[in-house]
Amino acid sequence: MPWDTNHKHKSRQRILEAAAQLFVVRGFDGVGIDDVMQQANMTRGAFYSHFKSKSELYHEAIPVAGFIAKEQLEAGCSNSFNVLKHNYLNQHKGDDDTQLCPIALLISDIRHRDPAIRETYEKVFAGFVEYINSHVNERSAALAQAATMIGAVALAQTLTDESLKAELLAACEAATGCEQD
Amino acid sequence: MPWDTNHKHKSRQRILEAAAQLFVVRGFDGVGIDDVMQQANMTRGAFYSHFKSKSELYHEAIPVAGFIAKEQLEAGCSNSFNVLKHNYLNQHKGDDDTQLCPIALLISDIRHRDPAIRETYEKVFAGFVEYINSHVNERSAALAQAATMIGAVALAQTLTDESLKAELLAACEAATGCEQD
DNA sequence: GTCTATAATCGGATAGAC
DNA sequence: GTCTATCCGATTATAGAC
Repeated sequence: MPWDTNHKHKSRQRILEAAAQLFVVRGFDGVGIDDVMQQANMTRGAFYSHFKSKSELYHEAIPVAGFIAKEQLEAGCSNSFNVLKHNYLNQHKGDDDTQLCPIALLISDIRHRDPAIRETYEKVFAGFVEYINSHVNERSAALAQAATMIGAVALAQTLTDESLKAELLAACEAATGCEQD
Repeated sequence: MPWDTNHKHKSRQRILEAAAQLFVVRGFDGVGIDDVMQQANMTRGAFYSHFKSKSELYHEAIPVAGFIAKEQLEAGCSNSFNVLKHNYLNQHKGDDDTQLCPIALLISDIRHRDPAIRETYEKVFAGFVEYINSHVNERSAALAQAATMIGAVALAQTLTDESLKAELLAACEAATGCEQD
């Protein structure tokens, strides 16, 4: 690969990773091109030689965010499914550079975006359900557990009362727990 | 009450109800003062004799939206708790003028707002949990059911695949079902 | 209290130099 | 490819007439 092509690819990747992190934390409207490019160590003008629009960036950032979140979740624990669920529910306690779950954090952001974006989000969600299903071996239970865990994480992000937050997460862990590993 | 005071009160109420509906459907950033005032049959200039800012309006609109949603939910069904849960999960199928649940639809919008707004949202959520708790009589189960139902409705709003949406809602209904009425 | 008109700002997107 | 500078539309908020 020629040097400048490689350079372009790396720049694009930096933009994408910055976007994945920022969009998940602040939502589509909370992030400007400036913010993303600053975090990627470039200026706004350079953005448009990599992406057509902010929408396109968001579209591509969602699976990147999903991939990074899954990687970090699996790195932080053993192979036990119950431990994994516990870590998922407590993801907000992780390091500052932890990539939170885009399914939960963008859940009411996605509805306002265009159909292509929604379909991409839907695929990430479907992968999440499949992952649970591979452990519980019952699709209906997997769907309900997915809703519970995603709902719990999304709600936890809204709550200011720490004891209520802890109570909610513990309740959801208990309600979805006790599969064999 | 003097006529003009009553008139002011009615105008304020119209603004509040328009805001409750629009914010829940489109989120904070998706709604302009213009949109709200147009739906309330006024123009933008009049807004600021009723509210200090868009943020203040949003703050006040959340409990209004919660109240209207609860009213409509209870009107549409018998006293059975299982029927109520079914109707909650299928609220998107209601009339066009149905007020959807602000807890579910604003779930990832709230995090970006100021603390006063988050606390108000939290109180509406706490009321939701209390309501469930009065039927299941076990707080941990009530919290988990709340997360499942809210998560399910929020997810359903994101999905474009109708069969996946139906499958998800049915799974969550089954998982939270079977309390005595 | 409600209107029209306007100020002020912010952010997405483009142009052109290097 | 990346930069600086700029355009442009949208939107919050205010001013002043009625």
